[in-house]
Amino acid sequence: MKDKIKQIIEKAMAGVVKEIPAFSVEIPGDKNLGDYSTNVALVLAKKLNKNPTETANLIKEKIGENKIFKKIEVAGPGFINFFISDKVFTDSLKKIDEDFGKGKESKSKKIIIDYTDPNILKEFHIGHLMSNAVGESLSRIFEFQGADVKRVCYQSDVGLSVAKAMWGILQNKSSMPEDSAPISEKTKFLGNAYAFGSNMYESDKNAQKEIIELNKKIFEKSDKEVNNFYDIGKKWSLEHFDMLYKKLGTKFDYFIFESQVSGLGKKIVEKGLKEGIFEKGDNGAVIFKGEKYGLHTRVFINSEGLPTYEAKDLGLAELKYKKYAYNQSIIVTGNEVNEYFKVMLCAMGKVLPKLAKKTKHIGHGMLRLPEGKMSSRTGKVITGESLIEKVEELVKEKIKDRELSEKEKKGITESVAIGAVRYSILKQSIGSDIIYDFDKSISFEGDSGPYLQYSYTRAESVLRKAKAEKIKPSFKKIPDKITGLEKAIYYFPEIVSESEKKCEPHYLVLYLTELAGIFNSYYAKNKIVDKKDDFSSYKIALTNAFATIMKNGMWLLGINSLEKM
RNA sequence: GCCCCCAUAGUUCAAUGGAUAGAAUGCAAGAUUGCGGAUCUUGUGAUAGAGGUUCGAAUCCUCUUGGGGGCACCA
Repeated sequence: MKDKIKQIIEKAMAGVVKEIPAFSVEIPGDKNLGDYSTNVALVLAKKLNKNPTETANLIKEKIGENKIFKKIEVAGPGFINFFISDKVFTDSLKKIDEDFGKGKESKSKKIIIDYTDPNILKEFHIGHLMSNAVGESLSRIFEFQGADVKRVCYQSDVGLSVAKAMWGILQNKSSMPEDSAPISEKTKFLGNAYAFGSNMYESDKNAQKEIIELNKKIFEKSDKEVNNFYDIGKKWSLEHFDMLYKKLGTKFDYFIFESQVSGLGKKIVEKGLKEGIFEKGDNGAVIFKGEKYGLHTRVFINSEGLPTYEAKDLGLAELKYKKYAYNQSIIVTGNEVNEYFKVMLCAMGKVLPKLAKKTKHIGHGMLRLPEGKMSSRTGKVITGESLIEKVEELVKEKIKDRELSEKEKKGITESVAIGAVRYSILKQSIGSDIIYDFDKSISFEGDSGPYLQYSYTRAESVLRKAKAEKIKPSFKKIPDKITGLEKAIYYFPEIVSESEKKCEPHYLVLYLTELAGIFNSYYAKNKIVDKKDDFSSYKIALTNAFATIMKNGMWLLGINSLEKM
């Protein structure tokens, strides 16, 4: 509808002014101001140096009558507000099916998106959970708009932190669990090994030296014993991650390891060194002087001759393109590496200019705890699972007296817990930090994942009752006056499109929360299933439309919709 | 020291330079003869400070204060 209104305005003004400067059509926050609103008169009046209200009235006059508008008003400093006729809303309701809101705007787009990215031999911590929530939701939104999306998980399997963990493993190999031990036990062992290695690296010079040597051995695969333990550790890590991805509902198309791209990256940097893009630094390291571009210097190949993360990222871009000729590459990470990515992308712009143009980095906020920054090094870390488990405990407590089978309870507990966590991550704009308060995240009051799930479940329950009473949904008999619910439902496709354009799932979260509230309010004021009511069929059809939108909307956020909870 | 990001009700978050700054939670009061009370209704309360640009600033610019992140061989 936004585009349609824009066209109507442009058409109406075609013979009147030469050119209309860029203007916007919006859904106003205050619904009393209309269903859509535009600032075109303000923009135009400024350009022509005219009175905004007079300009607005002129435009209104030029638009004239149009059956899609119930009313057009000029208000405030010169806004033009459009009130859409009820028929537009009710006609749209009739078309709602499970494909409602799916766009075609991105049909030709081939997007590769890189997220989650845990490091083997280290915990899957809450930061990875955040990256997963953001990346998965964006992937689903892109797909919903018609794009062809490939999901990539880029995992570190070499480098200093892996060496630290490996050193820890080798030091504690006598207490290593059997391969047949539960995944949780093996994961715990790996976590402890990393914390130990990391602490010793900081505090013990001898250990530090050994770890640096070990790093080289791992990279070169030159030591049989090391290789053996490395393979076991890697296998355990991946088993563990697989289990988590299943639970989270993410299916990656490509798993790429750092070791696969280090050679490629090194070659790219060496080529760039010859071309003068990179320089030799103090100890023979190959560096990129970011200062030339208002950034800072970073090392791409260290003095040991090993490629750093920077070089590997260049190799990664090329490998991804080989696997899938994308026209857009999105990388989701924590925002602590924002400046790193600026430098890396700047260097990429020189050495792989075509790919750099297609690459976009999205830095999500950090998760902070009241007591300070978490760190896997000090062991003060909340792992992804421990967070989900903690929430699951509370859900379990809440539904323990419900008449549900144990199997149903288990499924509900998991879906509600993951929904609660996902919602609290996605409800705010991507870049800002989340102050994680356990009590609030697991409180299901107000805006929360469970609130969305509950509203949907309630609607489903109503629909079940309607079926039992044999009242069929129908839009044949439509009431004279429509409510906010019909309008709210109508906006869904535009909100999804907005979320996609801005790469911001939180628009969708806010919308769904509002929609659920409007439905709950409607539910409180109307008896939906009522044989004596002529409009019952309409109300049931409306409830059905609401349920369809909620289901699709929640899916886009990675939140499961439940028949019962 | 240099660079980047941020500062909005008690709290957690919204608001392409636009209209009376929205929600949720908290607190206070109320609602179930009717389909799930994990609900609904009403009230309460905020742009860190000082300048500037603009018809119009939470938003843009400058300074101040207070937080967070980064700054050569970690990722």
